[in-house]
Amino acid sequence: MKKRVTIHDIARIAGVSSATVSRVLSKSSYPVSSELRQKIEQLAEEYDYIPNMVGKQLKTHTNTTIGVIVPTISNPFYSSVVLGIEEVARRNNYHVFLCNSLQNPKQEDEYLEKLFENQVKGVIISSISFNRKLMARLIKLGLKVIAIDQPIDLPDILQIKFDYRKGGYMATKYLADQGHRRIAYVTAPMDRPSRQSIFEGYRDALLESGIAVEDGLVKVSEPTEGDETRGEFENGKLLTRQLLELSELPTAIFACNDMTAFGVISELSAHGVKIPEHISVIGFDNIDFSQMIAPPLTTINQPSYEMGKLAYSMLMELMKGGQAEMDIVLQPKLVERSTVAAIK
Amino acid sequence: MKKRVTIHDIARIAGVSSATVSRVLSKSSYPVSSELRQKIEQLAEEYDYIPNMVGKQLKTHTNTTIGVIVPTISNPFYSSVVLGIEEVARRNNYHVFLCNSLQNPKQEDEYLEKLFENQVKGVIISSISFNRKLMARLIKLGLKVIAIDQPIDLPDILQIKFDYRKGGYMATKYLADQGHRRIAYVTAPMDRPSRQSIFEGYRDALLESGIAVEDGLVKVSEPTEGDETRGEFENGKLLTRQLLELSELPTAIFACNDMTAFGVISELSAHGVKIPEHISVIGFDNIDFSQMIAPPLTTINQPSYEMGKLAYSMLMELMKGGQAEMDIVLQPKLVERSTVAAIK
DNA sequence: TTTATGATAGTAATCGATTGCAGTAACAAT
DNA sequence: ATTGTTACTGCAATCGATTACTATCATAAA
Repeated sequence: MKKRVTIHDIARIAGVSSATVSRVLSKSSYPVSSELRQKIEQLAEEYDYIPNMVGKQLKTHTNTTIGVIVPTISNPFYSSVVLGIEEVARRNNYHVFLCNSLQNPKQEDEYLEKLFENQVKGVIISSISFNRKLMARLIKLGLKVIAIDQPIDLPDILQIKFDYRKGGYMATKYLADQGHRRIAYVTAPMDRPSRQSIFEGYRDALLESGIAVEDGLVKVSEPTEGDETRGEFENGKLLTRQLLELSELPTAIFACNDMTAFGVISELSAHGVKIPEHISVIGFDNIDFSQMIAPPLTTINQPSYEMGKLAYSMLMELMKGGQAEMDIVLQPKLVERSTVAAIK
Repeated sequence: MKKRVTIHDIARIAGVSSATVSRVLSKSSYPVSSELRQKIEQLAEEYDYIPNMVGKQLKTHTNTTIGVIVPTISNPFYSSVVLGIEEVARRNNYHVFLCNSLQNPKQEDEYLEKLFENQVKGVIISSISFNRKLMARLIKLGLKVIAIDQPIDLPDILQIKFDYRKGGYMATKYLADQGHRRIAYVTAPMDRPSRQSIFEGYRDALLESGIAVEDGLVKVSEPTEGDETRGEFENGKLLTRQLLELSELPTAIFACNDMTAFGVISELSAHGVKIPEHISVIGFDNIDFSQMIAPPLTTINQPSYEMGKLAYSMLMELMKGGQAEMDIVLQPKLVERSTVAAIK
């Protein structure tokens, strides 16, 4: 582990002051004779000089890193969001510090604090159960925060929301319009606001279509530990099994997200139920995989990649001190594919 | 943007020197009277003191960050690797700096250099086409590197390999043992060593089973731009379409990875071909999704999560100056599910 | 009583880079 | 000849923390 070459080493070798070297190598507009400039550049090259950003950061209080905290990138929805953020960040010479909270509130706090200690000035977070006190404290200390997907009701946090309720409404209404009357709703635990909203949309649509909400058709899973993505799939299977025990089967199943819908489809197939001939299925999220299964899943689109890009832009705006005082609500869109059939 | 509280502020308020504050707050074993200790801790709490790691890092030349460069986390294989790395890193109070190279060599170089500038001491990388010169230079300067998945033939780089050839062999042999004689191989461009190896395994198995390698049954796609994950799915579809035009159809299709296999299945289904009754399909990777589709995919397991955990451990070993002079080769395993049927 | 010892606390240098301020030399303007 | 201006270049402080070294004082050992 040899000592790295510093600006002082180059200065010494070139017989100039480190100030001059800094001026050349940091490409400042400060005038330096082209003679010295060339000499220094050559020496830097020759001696494999690579600047130490830590020194620079300490002095200038600037950095080009933002933090991103999501439940888990094993969920394609979030990995798509992260990719969107990174794409724009890269173009602006920014870096992403990625953190998977794994639905663990303590983990979330730890990451948040670590990021702050490392002088990160801005964070994009999809927070399940945030720590009000910590968050408020960091914000008071100057941290800029964009909340995506899951709302955080604290001042000075910008939100990128998604109209889950309308999404739930659209999916359900679509099924009703296709003639379905017995529409089941299969969902992960409703501890998150987003899931609560989807359910409300479901209810709205049923009511509007003159269909009573039947408790037996609404299946809610227990909270699970560990890998959320895998858990949702399993939950879809489990709840579908319960549904299949009903004396009168539903003709359509609405799942709270695509992953759960995959579970539903998997279980139905295993029981020989044809989709969509016997039972229709609709999902939520429109992750990439939803078009890769057979038959391709009809679902509600949530623009994850765009959400990521937007979040980055808003964060930059905030960090530049801009008055980005507006929350944004993204709109759902129905993506018709092949898992929903009309009822004659 | 108020100025943050520093160790000196606390020292001034407490009427002690910053040295003492540092000793208390960094929990060093240096003795400080419990009286002062308590006072300082209380003050730190009261004034919301949060240490500045940049200062610490500059002085101590230590940090707790490692870099991870993968093609893209939208590929579940890599997101699983990353999750594995992060899991162990977290337990050791380390952080992950994530970079998606998006199969772009220039991007890869930029990230590598940025990481080094930020004083990252260790990197785990799955490199498509690495820059020999840059990599060698950084290693000479003390960077520790673990290559996963894709080999890098440079000294001082530790490798975690996977026996792709054996995997390709196992998949093909399995099909042959089930009575298949017309076994197609569908693959992304063979520019990566890994893919080349799988093909060799395919060939080995055919030869061993007394089956001639038929050019018409080996379909190789063109290199694609952009989102690799999505591209592989589309390639699977495209190549399958070509296969279906053959006068004599294959009875089994072996895809170079699960994503491609999904494309194969999707296209077959669209043409009304039943899986596995008409045509058997086998994948490669065993990503989580492979068990979530209907019917669940028979495939070759590549232990991505473990690979991540292992990579982290080896990197730490290297960084501690340990003599982890051994490359590791992970072994494939056949995962039997429902997309392969025996031929009578 | 004197000296050795240990517990505490402070001084000041240091990490690598930036930058305000000052100094110098050359040349132009008066 | 004097002053002003421009173009460089260097000095030294600074960012926030750590730490080797020194200083002080109380207590124990001789």
